[in-house]
Amino acid sequence: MSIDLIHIYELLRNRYGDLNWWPAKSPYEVIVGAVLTQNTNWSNVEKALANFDGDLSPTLVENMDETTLREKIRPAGFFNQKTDYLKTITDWYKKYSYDPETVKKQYQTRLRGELLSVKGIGRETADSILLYAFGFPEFVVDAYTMRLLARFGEPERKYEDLKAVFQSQLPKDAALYNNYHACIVINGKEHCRKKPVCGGCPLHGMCPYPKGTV
DNA sequence: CGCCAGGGCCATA
DNA sequence: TATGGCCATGGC
Repeated sequence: MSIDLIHIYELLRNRYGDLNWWPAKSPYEVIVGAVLTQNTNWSNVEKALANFDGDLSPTLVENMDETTLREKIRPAGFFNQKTDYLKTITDWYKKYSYDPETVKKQYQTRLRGELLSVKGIGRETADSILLYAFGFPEFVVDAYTMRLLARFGEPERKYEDLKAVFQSQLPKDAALYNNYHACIVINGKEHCRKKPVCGGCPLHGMCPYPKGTV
């Protein structure tokens, strides 16, 4: 890895500041959002979340029949699988009495293994939950992260390898991981394929593809 | 109309 | 290990 990830973060933070992610009002809403946003535009997730009328709790989902749940999350797409996923991840959370403080007392490596064994929870979703719902220092890698490094000519890497690169260059700090990933996503939305010109992208001058071809 | 979005599962080789 | 098909809505 030839590029300086700390420098990249300084550029991003200088422009976007502290974004206070994840946009949710409880750890459980982070969990639900993390599942619903799998390969899905966040605006569609918002439509699904709005169908809960501000009352999205684990006990609600636990007791809701699958047909009702499916109709509520329909706008987020893939609603058949995601209904199943929400049921299984909620069942996982129940082992900790739906209590974030109880989860936070566990070992993060064991929690990560548990989450990855839950159907529907892959690496990115697991790390999103660990970092954004519970504050564990797990760097989240996603499609925007891959594209960002591709812009700098970095070779493609597998999820765990790329995550290890970030965590080896950065101090082990959940607040830092939190805002770094948030900045990558916001920057990616400004800079993505639909907006071929970088605009105010802070990385513009360093980008090897300034016309936004990535 | 076609492409894409803050993935993950599963079958196959 | 590593591809490829599949899942589904809504914005553009």
